[in-house]
Amino acid sequence: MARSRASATMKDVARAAGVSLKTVSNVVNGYPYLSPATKARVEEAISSLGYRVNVTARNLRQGSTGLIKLVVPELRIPYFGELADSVVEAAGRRGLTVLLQQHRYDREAELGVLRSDGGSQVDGVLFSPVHVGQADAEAFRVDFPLVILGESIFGAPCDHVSMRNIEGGRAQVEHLLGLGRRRIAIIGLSDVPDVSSSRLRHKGAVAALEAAGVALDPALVAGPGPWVRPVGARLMADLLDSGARPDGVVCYNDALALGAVHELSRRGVRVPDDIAVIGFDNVEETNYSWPPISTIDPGRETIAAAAVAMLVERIGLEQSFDPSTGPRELLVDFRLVARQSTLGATGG
Amino acid sequence: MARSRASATMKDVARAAGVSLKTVSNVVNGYPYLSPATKARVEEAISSLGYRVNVTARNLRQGSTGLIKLVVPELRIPYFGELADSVVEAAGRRGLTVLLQQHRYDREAELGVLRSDGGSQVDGVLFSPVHVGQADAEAFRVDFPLVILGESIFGAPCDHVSMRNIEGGRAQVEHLLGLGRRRIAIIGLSDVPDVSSSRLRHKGAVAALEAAGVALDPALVAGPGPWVRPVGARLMADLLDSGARPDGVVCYNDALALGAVHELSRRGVRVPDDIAVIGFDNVEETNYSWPPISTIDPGRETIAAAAVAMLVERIGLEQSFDPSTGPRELLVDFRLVARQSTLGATGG
DNA sequence: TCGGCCTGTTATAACGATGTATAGCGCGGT
DNA sequence: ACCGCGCTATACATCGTTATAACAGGCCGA
Repeated sequence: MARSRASATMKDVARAAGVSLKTVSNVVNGYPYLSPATKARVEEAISSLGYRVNVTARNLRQGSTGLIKLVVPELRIPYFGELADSVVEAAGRRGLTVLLQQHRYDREAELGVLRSDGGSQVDGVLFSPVHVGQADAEAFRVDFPLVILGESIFGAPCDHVSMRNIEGGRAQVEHLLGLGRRRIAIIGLSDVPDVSSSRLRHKGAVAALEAAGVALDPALVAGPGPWVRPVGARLMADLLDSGARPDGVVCYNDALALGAVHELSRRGVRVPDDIAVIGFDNVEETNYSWPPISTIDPGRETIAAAAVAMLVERIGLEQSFDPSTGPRELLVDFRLVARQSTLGATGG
Repeated sequence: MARSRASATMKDVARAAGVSLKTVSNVVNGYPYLSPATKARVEEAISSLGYRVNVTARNLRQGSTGLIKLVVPELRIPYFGELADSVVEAAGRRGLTVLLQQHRYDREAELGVLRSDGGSQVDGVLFSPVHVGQADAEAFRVDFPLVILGESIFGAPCDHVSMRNIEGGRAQVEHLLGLGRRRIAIIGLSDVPDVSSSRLRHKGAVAALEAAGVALDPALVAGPGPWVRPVGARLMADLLDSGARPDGVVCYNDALALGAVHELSRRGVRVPDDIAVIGFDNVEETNYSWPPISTIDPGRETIAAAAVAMLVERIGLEQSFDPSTGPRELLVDFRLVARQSTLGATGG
């Protein structure tokens, strides 16, 4: 009680219990060969001194911290909030704690993650890049355990977990085509080649249009900008103002779709009667939007759990894993969730 | 290059540069009295060995970690995603990193935070409790720096940052009354006394009704359950199914309001023509909902920045702060944001 | 010329835990 | 009796850093 902030150490406990330092350590760590009497005496001393192990010292000695870092664009984006939720959950199940960093779409900040001291304060890193991509593949050759989350970087020298972006984009378009839509607009095509989610989803979308013999009108493709609601609203507005009259809109993520639907509602355009809209990510918000928005469910929980599992293997916490294993890629299956923004009232 | 995972230590650098250990430390930490020649030699050795300081060892020696823990219910709730975003941002500005924990409304998990080793792996804790409240005030007497976020616990033995919940609840009701609504329903009244946000907002709401001489119909008060969208939808449905015909609904947070508006839209009830709805928190989603939802903006960024600032003071990073200062309470000002869910088309 | 101050560098002791090696004890088998 | 083994507890080294004290040399003023 005397020292308020500076808590007791094992040494203090040892002295109080009249045993050696190591015996206290043994009690704390559940070492089996302890006489009940000693154990009781030490536990008594521990609780009377309010002792708690110093995790930092333990970490130093053991060479690991039990911490992993999650780097995302920003948590206020619903998808990343939900993803962080799942990652924290999955990490917790394995006894790991998550430390957070945001890069806010800043390329330098993203590169900094790869150059960082990543390995010294944390055991490994989960990274959702946006502007660092294919062209920077070599930058992903780092000397700490790293798993890329969400982006597909071919030939990257590290593990990554992603989803079938091409097939997802194709499914979006096929869904609209299947409902008889032909003048299909696209929102979310990036103007820089690094943003692989955008490129891949677009690749699938274009393929689906071609396969159906439907021409993609360049005037119906709306472009660059971060994938957030206001951008979705603005791009939708620009399309309509330019005189375009699509009957279906494919948005490469849900935030864009939510912005687009908002803009359509604001103008009194009926969804889906006049224009059907489909998003991508299946954030909870799409289900409570009005109308509820059709979307691609990428299996967020599965992605998070798989990424944490891969990272745990790389960190070396799984004896069964061969550390010389080369970079792995895991593509998680998706699912199309059809709601009223494409199906209409019959679907709700 | 020989040792891939096990990185070089200061000792290795010292040997390579032909200087003492402490000199390397001095270079790393920018100690001024160093000959340029020595400094250059050490820096050369550092980069050729790819040396990076071991933050854990530094932390042990210095007795602090540069880490703070943020405990929230769950990140997939938009408000907490946005709050975490702001906290990470504010912490980053002060050189602190945020570590995340979720309690998922589990009372035991919440109490665990207060009993935890909070102080040993992190320098301090920011905590958003839900089910630990007034009755547990003494449990907040912990021996590590702690700032309560969002809840008001009177006489709590630790700092807290909150908003004027009573005045906020009053403002919600006054806004609806001012628009001529009289049959006002309430969604989000907790059935347990611990959830102070609910109690306080309700207190303000009741006061506003009384001041206006409007009776609160008990049949129009919908209750318990976590403050998430599906609960808002269900409570709204229950109200309507019970035959209640309110002309205005006060929701004690935005998730409830979003669920309620969703349910109303689903049933074809016009918002606000038939029923006006107002929420609380001003999450971005309310602005992109259709119709956009009126709400109370609690000043999330301000709250986050203030909480981090208070915590930094408690941790002792500010020399100007007197550590014997008693528990402090900071109430951040709010702002009513009127949108179409109460104003109608004229507001949009 | 001497004591004191500044500069540049070092040896050594912490920080608080865990791993290794080992010592004492009692016990059963030969 | 003696050896060897299992149980209990210990002393000491160690993880990689930073703080402290001290040292040698040069320069200053008295």
